[in-house]
Amino acid sequence: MGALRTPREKWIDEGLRVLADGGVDAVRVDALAKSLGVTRGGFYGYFADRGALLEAMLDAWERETTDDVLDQIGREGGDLTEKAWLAGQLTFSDRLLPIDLAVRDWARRDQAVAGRLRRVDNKRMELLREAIGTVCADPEEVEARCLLAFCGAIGSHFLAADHPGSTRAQVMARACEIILNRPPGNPTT
Amino acid sequence: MGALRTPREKWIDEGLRVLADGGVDAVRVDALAKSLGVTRGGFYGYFADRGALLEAMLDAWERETTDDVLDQIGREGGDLTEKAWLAGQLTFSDRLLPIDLAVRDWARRDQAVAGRLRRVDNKRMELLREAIGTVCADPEEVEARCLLAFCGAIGSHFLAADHPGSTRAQVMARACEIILNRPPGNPTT
DNA sequence: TTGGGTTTATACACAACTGTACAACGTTAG
DNA sequence: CTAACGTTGTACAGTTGTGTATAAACCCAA
Repeated sequence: MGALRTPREKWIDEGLRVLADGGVDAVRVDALAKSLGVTRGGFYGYFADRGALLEAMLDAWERETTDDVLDQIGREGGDLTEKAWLAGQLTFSDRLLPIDLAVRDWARRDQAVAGRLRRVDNKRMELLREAIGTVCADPEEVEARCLLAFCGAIGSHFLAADHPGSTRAQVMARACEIILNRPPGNPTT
Repeated sequence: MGALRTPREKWIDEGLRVLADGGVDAVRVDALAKSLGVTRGGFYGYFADRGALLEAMLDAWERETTDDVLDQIGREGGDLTEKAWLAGQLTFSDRLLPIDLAVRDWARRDQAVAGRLRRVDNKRMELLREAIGTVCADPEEVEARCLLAFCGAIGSHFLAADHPGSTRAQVMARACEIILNRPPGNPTT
C-alpha cells in the first residue's frame, strides 16, 4: 500500500485541537492542512467534505468523553463519590475541558450538536446523581445539588469575576462544601 | 443634510442581534447590510472597519448591561435582595442573555473582550455580594454562595442535561434555596 | 527492480467576504 | 428652486476558503 503520512485520525485530532481554541468556525480544511504540514490533497480521501470531518470530530469526542471515561472508572473506581470525582478529573482534563466548552457553545447554534451534548450530559448527570445520592436522601434535593455541581464545574469557566483576597479555586472549594452540605474545613482529595 | 436610512446605531443593534445567535464569526459586514436591506455603502462612513464595529458593539453592550441596569435599579429598587433579583431579571432578559452568552464564549479567545467581561462580571458580583451578605455573615461563605449563584445563572444555559420528572426551572428554584441557605418551600418573588 | 495501489501536491473554478473609490441619489437649508 | 452635503449603490481588486480533477510521489510486494 502507499504511504500514510496523515491518517484520518490526525485530521480529527487537529480538528479538535483547533475547535478547542478557536471554535467551530476556526475549523477550516486548509488551516488544518497547513498546521499538519500538508495540503488538502489527502483530506477528501477520508472525508466527503468539511461537514463529515465535524461529524467525525463529534464522534471521537463523544466516545472519548463518555465511554473511555466510564471504562477507566470501571477499572479503577472505589466508592461512588470517588468515581464521580475521578470522572470529573478525566472529563475536565486539560485536553478535554476546552473541547467541552467549545462544544457547549457550538450546541447553542446547532441542534444536532445539542442532541449529542444532551446524551453526554445526561450520562454525567447520572453519575453525579448516584454520588450525591449517597449524602442526601430527598431526590429533589439531590437533583438540585447535582445541577449546582454541574453548573459550577462548567459555569466557572465562563465567569470572569475576581474574588478579592482569594483564588477562584479556593472559593470553588468552599462552594463544593456547600453543595455537599458539609461544614467548612474538611479537606477533599 | 442627506437622508439617514441606516444610522450607526442600526448597524450596532443588528450586529448584536447576529452576535447573539451566530457568535462573533457570524458578524460580517455584508451579512448585516443584507439583513438591513442595504449595501455596505454607508457602513464605512461610520466605522473604519469590521473591528471598529465589534468595538462599538461591545461598548453598547457594556453600557446597556451595567450602567443602564444600575440606573434602573437605582430608580426602582427596594431592599438589597430585591435589587439583586431585579438586576438579574434585567441583565438576563430575552434580549441581553443571548448576547451575554455569546460574549462569554468570545472572551475565551480574545483578551480585550475578556477584560471587558471581567469589568462587567465584577460589577455584578459586587451587587450579589451585598445581597447575599444580608443572609450570611462569613465573608468566605458569602463569596462561595455568590459564585454558586452566578455559575448557576450562567452555567445553566450551557448544560443540556434533562431532569426526569421536573423542569430545569423547578430544579433551579430548589437550587436557589440551597444557595440562600433556606428550607424548601418558601416561595420567592 | 518493477508494478500496483494509495497518498499527496498542484491547478482550477467558484463562492464569500473585505475594504476602496466614485457616481447617483435624496434631503434640507438658504 | 437650487446647491450642498451626507448617505447609498455599484464596481473593483485582493484574500481566504471550498471542493474537484489529475498528475506526481511514495511504499510495499512480487
